[in-house]
Parts: sequence; structure tokens; C-alpha cells
Amino acid sequence: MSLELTPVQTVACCPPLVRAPLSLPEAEGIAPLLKALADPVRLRLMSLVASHEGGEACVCELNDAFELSQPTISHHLKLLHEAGLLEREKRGVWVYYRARTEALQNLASLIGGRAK
Amino acid sequence: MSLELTPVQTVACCPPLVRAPLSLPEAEGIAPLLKALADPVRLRLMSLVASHEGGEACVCELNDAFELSQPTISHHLKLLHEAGLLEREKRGVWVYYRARTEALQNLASLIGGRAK
DNA sequence: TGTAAATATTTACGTGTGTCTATGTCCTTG
DNA sequence: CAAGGACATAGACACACGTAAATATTTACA
Repeated sequence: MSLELTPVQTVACCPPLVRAPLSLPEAEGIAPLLKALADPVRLRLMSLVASHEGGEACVCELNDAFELSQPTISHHLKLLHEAGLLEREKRGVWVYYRARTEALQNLASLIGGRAK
Repeated sequence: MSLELTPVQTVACCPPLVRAPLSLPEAEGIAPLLKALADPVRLRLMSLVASHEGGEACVCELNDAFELSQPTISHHLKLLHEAGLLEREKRGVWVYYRARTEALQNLASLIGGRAK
């Protein structure tokens, strides 16, 4: 197995943007997380999952929410999963994705944390 | 002049991700903001400016913080400015950029806002 | 065991992004 | 008004990204 940190593990280690300059390694760790969110489809996927009842949603429901092909949705879900923003669980034929809210909150405090 | 909203104006109007699904127009308004931040160089630029004394920094200082060409830094600053994350002010020969902290805070509460 | 449904992977393609070099513009000062 | 410094713009190029079509994989069930 790899010793690499997922992006979501990286973000928890940094003070807010307004507090201190980010080092290059820190920035390189955090950027992939933001990149994963920086797409209209993935933003909507994330909000659909995160606001869904039980904090999770089945891929079948997510597919229906977009006018995009199933492989395209699967691709976006994979990116969010690899970034550490979504957890994946297979139950029978269906796959459920769950939002990692602590990852979102770490990211939020990095971006919007207070200066002092 | 244009009637378009800048991304930063868009973000203030949406509930947190975990609260309700984002509409397509909402997501398309917010994604550019995240995209602007989703790059290691721009993340560092943003944190350099935001954490700098007085909340602003001169381009000349920012150039020195990277091993990139001056036009490349200028390009990144332009993207951050167009997204509404940085304000631009020319004073004499120098240009100063200032972080729009309320934009960062709106973005943060969108991403990490509590569910209920 | 074989068939259908749910999801993922592969491949391909047009478009967008990050970077550089070269050049332009604006301001200051001699 | 000429020259130089600070910053922006334009053009070019390699690479990454979003999407779709075709195909593979996994699971349930008749």
C-alpha cells in the first residue's frame, strides 16, 4: 500500500489562508481537493449526496439528476472519491456514496478561517 | 457595462452544500470561484496576499515568492481578480492586490456550513 | 447457469489550462 | 521628452479535463 496522504488528510494540517502563507507542498496537497469541487457537475453531485436523506445517495438516483451519460457521472464520482470527499459503499447491485463532511469542514476553515 | 454577476456575487446566495442540492445555475456560478482557487500557485498567491500585513501585497513582492516568470504570476493574479477574490489597486508604478475576505467567508460557509 | 440490471473502465476527441517568450503600456524621473 | 522600471497582454505549445460510445465487471434472480 501507498504511504501517500490523500488530499483530504493534507488539508487538516494547515492554518487558514488569511493567517499564514501556504508552503508549496501544502498548496499542492490542497489544490486537488478544490479541483475536485471546481466543476458544476461535481458540485451538484456533492450537494446532492451531502444533503440527501441519511447523508448518502445511490448512483442510480444521481444519474437521473443529470442529462449526462452514466459513464460521465461515474467518472465524476470517482474523482470526488479519489479526492477523499465521498465514501463509496456497495450494497447488492447498488453503490452508495456518502459525503465526508469533516473533509468539507476542514476545507471550509482553511478558506474562511479568521485571521487572528 | 455588463449585467453579469461576478462569481463572488453568486456564492452569497446559496445554502451550504449539506443543506440543499445546488441548482445548475448556482453550481455554474460557484464553480469558477473554486476553479480560481484550485491551483497551487493561486492558492499560495491568495494566502500570501490575505495573510500579508495590511491585507494587501505588491506584485513585486509576489513575483519574488515564486520561481515563475512575471507574466505567469500576472496571469494568475488576473484570474483571481476576475473571479472576485482579489481587488486590484494601482498606486504609482506599483500594483497592490487585496484579498476579498468576505468572498472567502461566503465560499467557506457554502462548503462547510452546518446541515440544520 | 444464463440473463438482465447497475456500475465501472477503456478509448477517443475537442476544449481548456499553465507556462514561457516577446512585446506593449503606463508611470516616474532625469 | 527620453529612458527605464513595473506590470499587463498576446501568441504559442504541451498537457490536462469533460464528455460520450463501446465494452467490461459484478450482482441478483429465474
